[in-house]
Formats: sequence, structure tokens, C-alpha cells
Amino acid sequence: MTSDGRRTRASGRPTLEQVAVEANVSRGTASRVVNGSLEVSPWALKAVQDAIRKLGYVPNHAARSLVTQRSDTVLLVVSESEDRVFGEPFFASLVRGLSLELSTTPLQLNLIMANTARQHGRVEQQVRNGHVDGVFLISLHGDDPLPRNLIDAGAPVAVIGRPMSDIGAAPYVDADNESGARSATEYLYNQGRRRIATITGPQDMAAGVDRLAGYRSALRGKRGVSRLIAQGDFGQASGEAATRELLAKDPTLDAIFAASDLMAAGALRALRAAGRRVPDDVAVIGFDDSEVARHTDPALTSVRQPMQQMGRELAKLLITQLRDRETKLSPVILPTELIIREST
Amino acid sequence: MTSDGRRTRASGRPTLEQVAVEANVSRGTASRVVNGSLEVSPWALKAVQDAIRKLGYVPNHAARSLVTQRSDTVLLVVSESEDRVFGEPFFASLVRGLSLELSTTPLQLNLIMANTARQHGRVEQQVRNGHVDGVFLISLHGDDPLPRNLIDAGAPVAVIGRPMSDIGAAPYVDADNESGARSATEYLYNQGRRRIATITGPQDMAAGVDRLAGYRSALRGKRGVSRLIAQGDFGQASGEAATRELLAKDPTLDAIFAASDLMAAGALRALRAAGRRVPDDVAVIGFDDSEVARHTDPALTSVRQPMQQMGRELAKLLITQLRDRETKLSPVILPTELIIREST
DNA sequence: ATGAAAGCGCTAACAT
DNA sequence: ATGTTAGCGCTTTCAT
Repeated sequence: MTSDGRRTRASGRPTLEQVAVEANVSRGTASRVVNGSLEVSPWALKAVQDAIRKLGYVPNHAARSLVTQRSDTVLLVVSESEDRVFGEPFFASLVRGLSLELSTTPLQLNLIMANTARQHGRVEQQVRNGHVDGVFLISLHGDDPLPRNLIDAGAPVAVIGRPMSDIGAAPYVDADNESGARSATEYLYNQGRRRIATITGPQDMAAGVDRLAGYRSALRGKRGVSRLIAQGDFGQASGEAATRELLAKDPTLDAIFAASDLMAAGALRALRAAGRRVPDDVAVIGFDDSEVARHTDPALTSVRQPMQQMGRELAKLLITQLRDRETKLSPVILPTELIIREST
Repeated sequence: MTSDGRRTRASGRPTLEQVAVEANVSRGTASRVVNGSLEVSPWALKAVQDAIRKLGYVPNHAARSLVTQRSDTVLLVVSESEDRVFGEPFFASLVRGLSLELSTTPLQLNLIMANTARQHGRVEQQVRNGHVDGVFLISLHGDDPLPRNLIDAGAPVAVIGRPMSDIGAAPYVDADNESGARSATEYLYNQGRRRIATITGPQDMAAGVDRLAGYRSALRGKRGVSRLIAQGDFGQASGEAATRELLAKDPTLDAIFAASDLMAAGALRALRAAGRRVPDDVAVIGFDDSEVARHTDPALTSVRQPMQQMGRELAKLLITQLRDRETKLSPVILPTELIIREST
């Protein structure tokens, strides 16, 4: 008990009630001010604002959630099997973009790593419980049932990276992989390279398919250019192996476009082992503009994706759906940029 | 209204009340079961459990928070200026460790990027509001007031990476940087290298200081070994410059221990430019065992930190404090491992 | 424009 | 061991 005989609150945090008392208005009016209602007299408005400042009042999230039935929380789900993705610097940029955009809203960002089916279940549960108002999904596997389940559970979803299969109503953000690959290949062509090979990504992932399509598109109709395709899996070892294979098929090749920086780094190794100079004998271009690209020797020319911007767009996609559940959004495809370094 | 005249809940989610009705017990008893109280008859226990399963009941987080005055949420604060850290693969492992450990608790992980002072303010506010029960801090700047402010605000804090200045009551987790650096240096010595240089990290960061100390300690008392120290900032360019400097001072040096993989990658470039073969002429060791280490040519021998384990320990540090606010915890220092690759 | 009051779903103290 | 009940802090009708 305080000296005036009233119970002390456990935490020192002021409540809306206290603000109302301080401002000589009812709790209802105070609430209206906090929530920006227009039906408040200028006089009351000021009194409440002053009280809020004086007391250092901040709304209680739990109490508000309880009555509004919203959580003001969005979930970023990272499939652990994709932790290469997670570990790449571009993930940091993506999250920065998300944060930037979310910081203009009352939404909190919850992070969950969902590797197992059991954890996928937890995600769905969180959605059904209303603990989460919306979900960001990162780089799905082809046949992942998660997005559809989440949508069925009633949550808006936004996906980063074009899903291979139809994913229901979930909009996505992606870089323009095809166009990026096309520019890279055209750059090699314009350099005068005429024996241009590519190392593809896995063909069950959109990024793999689209980048190969870009390579093909760049060379379509061009005469006097030899095309050469080897299959990779985005990993360095596969790039190295693919390059050896390519070299065996055509020892005179003078350019390689790899669908990932890691594969390009592998190509660099294989080329050096084969005694080829880069870029003198063979030019190499990677994709992603990852950390690795900056640290190989020679440094890699690479196709950059605007990850931070993609993060912002991703956030916008979800925010829009949150504001109006009925909105049907289209995918957002952002342009890439070719970053020239030493390998071309 | 439903046909039986009672109001329908907006969301279909069952409440504890409905569980109680279904199980023919009071809400109180149902609550006891949900919260694992022992004062429940086996009979009631089963009835409630069945009802929970049948209805698919899950507790409402907001309602619980409201009454318990806990949020069951912990916050991971990433200083954006440290986004190199964030982007490194080891961050993924750290988060995985955190998630793993937190998944055994009802704690949710909230992610916030706090670059600006304004955002630091937001973090403090979240703590004061009770929106967050505890905070993880990652790689602080020397004189960052955040940890102390948070502790003052009443939140348990756990820090990853030894802070330079005293940080108050916050325990931390770190790798044994000194011992890691010592093993690396000793490895070079045991290889027969006798002109062993080091490229240090910034000396206003614990990792920089400790790794230099490890180098010194390894060589202490050894005769016939030349020591050579150049200053770096953990970045690749600084490693390249430092190596040129080192080479100028001692053209015969036969080993370099760099306090980061990025600097080691820079060293590799400078050595190649200078016509030195690695590891034949000069052996190189980095630190962090990052993605970059696996993709340089030659691949880098590097000191690995057990990031996932560090994540788990970090979580434990916070969980312990959450359970008992009075606990005073000691720092946790985890051993490193030397990963041998092609550069030695 | 404002006040009064009814809950949101839950826990915990109290009574039995 | 179980039921009853008083709030937790807030938003939102419904009156006025």
C-alpha cells in the first residue's frame, strides 16, 4: 500500500487509467487520443498528450492484443535446410529491408527457424492461435506445403524468391534472375567472347531455371557463338567439377557464366588448376554479389540482387494484405545490376 | 448470434472456458492442468487433456501475458553497424543455437536491428514496457551504453562476445580467442616456420586484443623466432595492406597468422601479387572459419568458433536469469578448433 | 465530444 | 482437489 492507501502496481509502468486521471478525462478519451481518433477536442487532446509525455506512458501490447484480437507480430520463417541462404550476407540486407519497412508500423518481427516438420507445425499453430498476424517465407522447397497451410489457416503470407509450384494466393518478391543472367551473358559477348559456357543451378529451383533461361535468351539468334552447358547445384564443388567437364568438352572456351558466386569461385579454382588465366584466357561471372565474390582472386564480376529493396517490398506485400485481407497482390520483380570486378 | 442465442466468438479459436465446459470442470482447474499444477486429480487431468486435444486448444499469449506481467518474449538486438557480423555464416549458427535452446521453453525470439540511437531507444522502451523479458546483445562497441541501460531498466541481458569495458551485471559468451590464436601460431611453429607474422584485429575490440595476446603467448620464450606485427581492422583490404607492409619489413617471412579470415584472404592476394607461393613459401592461417575460408584458393586453414554451441550457451545464460533474477552468472568461454586446409 | 461500462482470455488468491 | 472470483490494461459500443 502507498501512503495514500491505494495499491501500488507491481511494475512502475503507467497505465492508460493513470494518464486519464492526470489529464482529467475518461479512460475512453485517453484511449481515443492514443489511437489517433479524430473525435477528440483539441483541449482534451493536448491534456492527454501532456499526460502521456509526463508519465512516459506506452500502451501495453498484451492488453491491446487481447481486445483487438490482433497480435501486431509478423513471423519470419527460415527453413534451416536453407541455412546457406540464411548465412549469406544478402540475408542481412533482406532483414534490414524488412526492419526498415516494419519500423514505420507497430509490427514486431519474430524469427523462427523451422527445419523439421514439427517446427512447421509450430508455425501453423502460432498462426491459428493468432499469435502472429502474417508470415514471411524464405526460399521454399518446390513442394513445401507450408505456404498453403498457412493461407488456409487464415494468415497473409509473403514469399521471398519465386516458388516453383503454384503456391496459392501468396505473392512473392524476387530479383529478375532471367534478365540478370541475360545481361551477364551479353556482357561476355560484347567483350568479344565467343565460346561462352554456363554452369547452371539446380533445375528444380526457380533461380536455377530462370538464370539458365537468361543465358539462353542472350545467345539466341547470335551466330558464331558456341553454347556450352554444365549442371551445378549452386555449391562450390559443383562449380569446380562442372568447369573441368566444360574444359574437357571445349578446351578453347573463353567465358563462363555461373549461376552462383560459389560455383564461380569453384570455376576459378578449376581454371587456375588447368593453367588458364582469368580474365585473360577465360572470363568468369557469378551471381549474387555475395561476400565470396569480393574475396576471390581475381575478384568476381557478379550479378547483384537488390536485397534490401527486396526486403522492403516483401514487407510492403504483407502490410498491404494486413490492411486489407481481400487484396490480391502481384509478384514484385526487381532489377539486378552487373557488378564488374577483376574476373571479366 | 448463433441459433442457440449465444454470441459467437469472432475467431474460431477455443478458449479455456470452453475446455472447462467440455471437461466438466471449472476454468480454474483447466488452467491448473494447462500450467502443469500438481494439485489436480488424475481424473480431472485426463478430462481436461482430452478436451484440450478435442478442441485443439492453445493458450492465448496476450491474455496470459496480461495477467502474469511477463511477455515470454526475448529480443535479439543486432547493431547494424555490425552487419558484417550479421551477414557472416556464423550468425546463422548462432541463431540456430539460440532457437534450439529456446524451443524447449515458451520463449519467443524477437529480432530487431538497432543501428541508430533512436532504435536503441526503442529497445529500451520495449524492455520498460514489459514487451520483452530479456535481451541478447551481439558484439557491442566498446562504450555502448545499451547494456547498462537495459539492466537498469530491469531486463536480464546476455552478451555474445566479450565486451571491452565492464558492462555491469551482464554475463557473456565468447570463444577462447586467445587459446585459438595460440594454437594457430603454435601450429605454424611446429611446422618449422620461424619468421611468423601476425595481422591483428582492431585493438579496441576484445577479439582483436585476445587474438594478439594468443599469438604473443605462443611465441613467448621461443628462441630463433622472429615476431612481426601489423595492424588490421578485420577487413580484407587491411589484410592486404598489412601483408605488403610485412613483406617490406621482412621479405623472408614464412608464416602469417591473421586475426580474421577476411584479412587472411587479403594476405593471400598480397602474397600472390608478391610472387610468394602459399603454403610453400608462406603459410597462412585465418580466424572464424567463415564461408570465405572455404572459397579462397588455396582454401584457408582457420580457427573455428563453435557458434551453435555459443548460441545455446547464450540462451541458457538468459533463461537462467529469467528463472531467478538474482543469479549472478559467470562468462562462458568455449574452446576453438583449428581447421586445417590448404594454406598451411 | 465524452463518460461509463462491458468484456478480451487468462492466472492466482481465496474459499471450500 | 476444486470452484469462484477479482482483476491484468485496453478498446469499443452505447449513452448522453
